[in-house]
Amino acid sequence: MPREVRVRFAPSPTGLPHIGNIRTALFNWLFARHHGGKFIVRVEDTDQARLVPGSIEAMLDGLRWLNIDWDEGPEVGGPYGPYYQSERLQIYHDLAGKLVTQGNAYHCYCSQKLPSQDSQEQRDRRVSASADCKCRDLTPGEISKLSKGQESKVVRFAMPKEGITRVNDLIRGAVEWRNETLNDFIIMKSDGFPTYHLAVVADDKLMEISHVMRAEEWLPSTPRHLQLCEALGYEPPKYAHLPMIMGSDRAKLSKRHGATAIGEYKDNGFLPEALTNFMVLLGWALDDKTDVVSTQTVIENFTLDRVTKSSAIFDQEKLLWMNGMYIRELTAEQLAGRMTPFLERDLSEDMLPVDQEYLQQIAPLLQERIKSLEESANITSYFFKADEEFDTGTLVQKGMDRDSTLSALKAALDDLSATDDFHQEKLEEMLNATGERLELSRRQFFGVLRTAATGRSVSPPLFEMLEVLGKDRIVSRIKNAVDRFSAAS
RNA sequence: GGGGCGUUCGUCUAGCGGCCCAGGACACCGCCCUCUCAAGGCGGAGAUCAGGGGUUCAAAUCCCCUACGCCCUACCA
Repeated sequence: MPREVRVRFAPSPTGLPHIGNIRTALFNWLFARHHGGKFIVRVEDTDQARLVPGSIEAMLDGLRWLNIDWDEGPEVGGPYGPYYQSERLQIYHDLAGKLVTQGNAYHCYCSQKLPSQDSQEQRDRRVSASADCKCRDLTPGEISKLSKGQESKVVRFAMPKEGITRVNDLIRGAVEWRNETLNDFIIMKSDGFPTYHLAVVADDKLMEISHVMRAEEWLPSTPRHLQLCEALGYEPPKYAHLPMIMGSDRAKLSKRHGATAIGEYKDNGFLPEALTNFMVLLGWALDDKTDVVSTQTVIENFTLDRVTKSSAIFDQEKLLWMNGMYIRELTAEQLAGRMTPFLERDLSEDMLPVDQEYLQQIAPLLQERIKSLEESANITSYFFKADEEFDTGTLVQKGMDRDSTLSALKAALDDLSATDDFHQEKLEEMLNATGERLELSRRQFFGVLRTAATGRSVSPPLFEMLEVLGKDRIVSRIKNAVDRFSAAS
């Protein structure tokens, strides 16, 4: 009988949640939901030096924003807790002791060498610092001399010197390493904390994790984990190494490639459902033609045999396109709601607060014209306040002169002042006739009005817009345009 | 230096021996629609399937070699 699927996302609180980490979380979550299993969040805070306060909260916020819920972990607890490794130190300590007793690990008395302290030669040759360690073969006499009665807290795992370690990766297939190429890595640090390797193996076992799905960069450390399992008598979990996400230059995605933190995408006006859909496509595909796909459909079809092996470049352009697709699927009410925080953030004081009913009328006019919520304020500002500064010279359309422009404005002003029916069909009917009478093309006449009403040469279709703006705003804006244009010489 | 993984249009990908002188999507170009801008529709350009050897009647698909890229090689994860 197959075990229950239990997968985990194991972030370390060392900085802002990176898009690559989030994608890993997403794939784990999709896998769990597909199999009706459990998705667990476990905090790997074993590096006290690099701990960044607030990063776990940011990570959890990111998951919540994307609607990725976890069954066990921070805030929700669970039967396998605690879910912070810093609260599980005794477990690792005991395990390390057991390994030493069994002869699978040994205390190390070498002085600590940071990468930056490596000699030039070492950096050039890229020789592992651990290769120099001779503590494995220390005699009891040498140990007591080195330890000065104080046993070192640093413990290294004693890698078998011969043999092969194999893994059958669910995405990559069979992979194997000659044990002689593997070094004696550290499992307990001098501060009493375990390294990732020990903690991850211990907790994956204790939390009964069935599948370890993580980024490909972890593949090289898999034989260490397998050997650790072997020494501890654990049956290892299944492994699946996901392709990595790269920047446009094919290097590991980093800050200089643009936004990498999940929070930035939220602030930049992306819809969580669009980001999710986009991330899913980075390494997974439903078929040969589907791009826009609901999370529900992905869950139903999410299998590892459809996960790509090669790394993917994060294409901001396609993400933007997808965001536009999702924006267009929103109802007017939903879009208005999503835009509101951005308007409150970016609109000037005097345009706030935003009237929701009015905004819901505006929203449909912009829906297919924005690709990101970030554009909200810029594209709607004239609905809230007239631009009285625009260059009146732009009122004059191609093939027109000052006089024809001025008379066009006056004619429209007469028409619009005289009617109270601002339904777009009526307005179009009326102004069409007036335009013809003035012998202006629709492009010319409507262009003048567009500019007078918005101060811009680009806007949603004129009549839909005029209906939403309403008589008061329109009449006053055209009057203003006439005045300013007349005054200008 | 060592170890490992990867390689299909610029990018994301479909493809798991014949349906492929390779399909879809983004971006790009053109046309249509049209009051501007979009959206949408239609069409185009774009991949000697990294290169070379095999296996096979038949290979993008299987095997081997090479090249290139990436990852790991910390008392970081």
